[in-house]
Amino acid sequence: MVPGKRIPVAAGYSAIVTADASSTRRPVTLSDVARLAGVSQSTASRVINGSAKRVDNRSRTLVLDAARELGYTPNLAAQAVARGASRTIALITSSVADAYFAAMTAAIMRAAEEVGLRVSLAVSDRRLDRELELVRELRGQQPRAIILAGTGYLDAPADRALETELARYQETGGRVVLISRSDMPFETVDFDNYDGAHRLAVELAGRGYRTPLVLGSAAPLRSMQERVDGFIAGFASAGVDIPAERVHHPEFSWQGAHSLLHGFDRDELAAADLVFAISDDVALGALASLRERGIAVPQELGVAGFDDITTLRDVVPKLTTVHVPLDEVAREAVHRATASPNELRRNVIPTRPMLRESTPQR
Amino acid sequence: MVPGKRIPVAAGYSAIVTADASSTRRPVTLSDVARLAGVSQSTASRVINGSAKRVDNRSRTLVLDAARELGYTPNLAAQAVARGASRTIALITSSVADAYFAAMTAAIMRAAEEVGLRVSLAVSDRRLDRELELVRELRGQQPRAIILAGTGYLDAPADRALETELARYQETGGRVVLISRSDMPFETVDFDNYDGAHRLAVELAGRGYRTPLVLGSAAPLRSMQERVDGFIAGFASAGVDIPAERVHHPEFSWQGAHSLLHGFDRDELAAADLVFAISDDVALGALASLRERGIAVPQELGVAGFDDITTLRDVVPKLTTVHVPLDEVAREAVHRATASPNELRRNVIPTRPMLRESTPQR
DNA sequence: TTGTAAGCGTTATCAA
DNA sequence: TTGATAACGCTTACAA
Repeated sequence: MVPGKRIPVAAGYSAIVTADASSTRRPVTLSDVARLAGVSQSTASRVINGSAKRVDNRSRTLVLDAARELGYTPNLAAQAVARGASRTIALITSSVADAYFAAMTAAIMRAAEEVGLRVSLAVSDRRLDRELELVRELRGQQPRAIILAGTGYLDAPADRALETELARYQETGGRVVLISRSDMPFETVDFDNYDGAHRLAVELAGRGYRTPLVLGSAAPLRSMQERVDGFIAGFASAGVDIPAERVHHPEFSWQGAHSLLHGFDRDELAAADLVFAISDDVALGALASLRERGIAVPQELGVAGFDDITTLRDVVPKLTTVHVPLDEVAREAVHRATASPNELRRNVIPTRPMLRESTPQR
Repeated sequence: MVPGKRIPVAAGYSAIVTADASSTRRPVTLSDVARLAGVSQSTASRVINGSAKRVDNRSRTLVLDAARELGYTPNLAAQAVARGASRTIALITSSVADAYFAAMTAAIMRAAEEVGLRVSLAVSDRRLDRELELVRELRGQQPRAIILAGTGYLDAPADRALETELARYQETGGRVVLISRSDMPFETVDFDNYDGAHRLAVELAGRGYRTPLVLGSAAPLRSMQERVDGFIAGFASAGVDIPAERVHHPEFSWQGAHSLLHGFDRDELAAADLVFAISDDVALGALASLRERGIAVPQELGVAGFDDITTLRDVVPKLTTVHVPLDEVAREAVHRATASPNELRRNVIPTRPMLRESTPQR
């Protein structure tokens, strides 16, 4: 006899063969509760998970007591099967170790909790194939919605497959919400990458900066390209042209910026008066490199980033950046994920430049 | 007729009344696949999710093709119900915004992915009642295991309830794994808080420090108390006594340390030559405060933390700390969560002091 | 190797 | 207000 194997038993119930008498009890089910309470399973169901309160007070107490006594927890999977829907939203994010995405994840979990939804989290590690895999997998959990908080690529071969998969999911009643990526035709919560970078650039030009070095991303991420474009346009609007050779595209990470700057010779750096990076993480990599090379920030070179991650509170000098209101973004995303289709709007959440010590008046 | 309402239809199948012809299709089910492939549902099941490969190649291709054509995804909830178990492990963590816990979460997700398990994440925000609530809720997902990576309290009233709930879960075949908290009688993955702090203290004493200020935690967290104890014992073993009045217990956070240090008068600080905090986060809060008050680190005062979070790469001066090998911890935790009960061991994962710029030779 | 049929723990319909 | 009973989508004996 295999332990754990179910064997039929007299009354239509079943029992479990345990390897060790005390070790594996069968989980308490709703019918156990009903039996103990002396009511039908339907009544028990109504009391415990039912929306309608069309149930007698006497039975209600009976059931509740029984449930408490047995330590009953509803089997969510069974509920999902029976109801044909779960109270879960699936979140696909690029990373959790990274400060920006960790904050985003936290914000979304908070927002979801507020409306009584669970979040099932999956991390794509910025790999497109993995993203597709995850959507397939998550679809199996029948979530109410799938939120993609990754970074959308400008053009990517795998995206067609991803799009089809998401479209299919949507056809069966699911909702798809994209955060900061409009590479696919779904609900999108966007914040103004372009405008934030633009305004930052205008402010910096106003502070006297004239020869910025721009650090973009080797990976063709749409939102990141917008930041680069906005920044360049901002300087242009102040009459300062940023030549293409001063725009670089290191690998999109702390490391990427760090190595890139290590490769520059002093003259190259001396010719610049500012480093603008498309994210704080990248900016910090650049800053570290400058520090290691003995280049004084902000005296010799200003540095600015984008995102306004919490980590900045521990960095000297205080980094100039563009603030992204993640809580607002998250709340909006969760709202879109749950709102009825007709009350949808397409607003862009504003960001705002935060001028700090790392870019003093020149 | 209510849209989405199921109505019985001729052949024993059912159809959906859609609000708008194209909008809501019924999700593709295994029986759809079977029908298209012209085989029975059991054969389809065997092909797609079956362990045994006792199925003809012809049927196999038929089923696979049908599945692809329809874009079938197995309904995980239904699978879980039918199998009586899911391929999920539930992780309850204190936070995700925090660098330490974000890294821990990332590590656990990675480790789980390696063994083909999904992670269902829940955040307790360090609230004990919330922890209990989450265990109840997660239990409903019938996860293979529940991992608690929070910070265990030394003595807490709610813990009895939590313990009962977890015990119940375990009785029904689940596994409970605690990380860095031995406040309850379950599998525990521990790292040597005491020893790491002890060794750090010995090293620092060797570097000439004599009058350390210790920042513990107002919340009575076991692992944190171990760090304090280890540190004090380490200094004691080097012949240096740390009087109780130099051991403080601010709120366990960056903010807590920051405010505490702001409250000290200069003499109090001048009397010390080192600040040891039980976590890097706390240490950074202290560091920020010192910086704001114009006290030079490490010239006037050394600073040391614990955890070795990634953020430290961006902090000047490089912070002395104790390295916690999270990947190892995570892998061990996931292993315990999945291993068969008899191959369990109870080892403590070593940590090691990292002496850096913030605590130079005195 | 395949299909039939009986489960899994719920919810929802319908008649009482 | 209640209880049978039929779903929900899937797995798994057991028999063919």
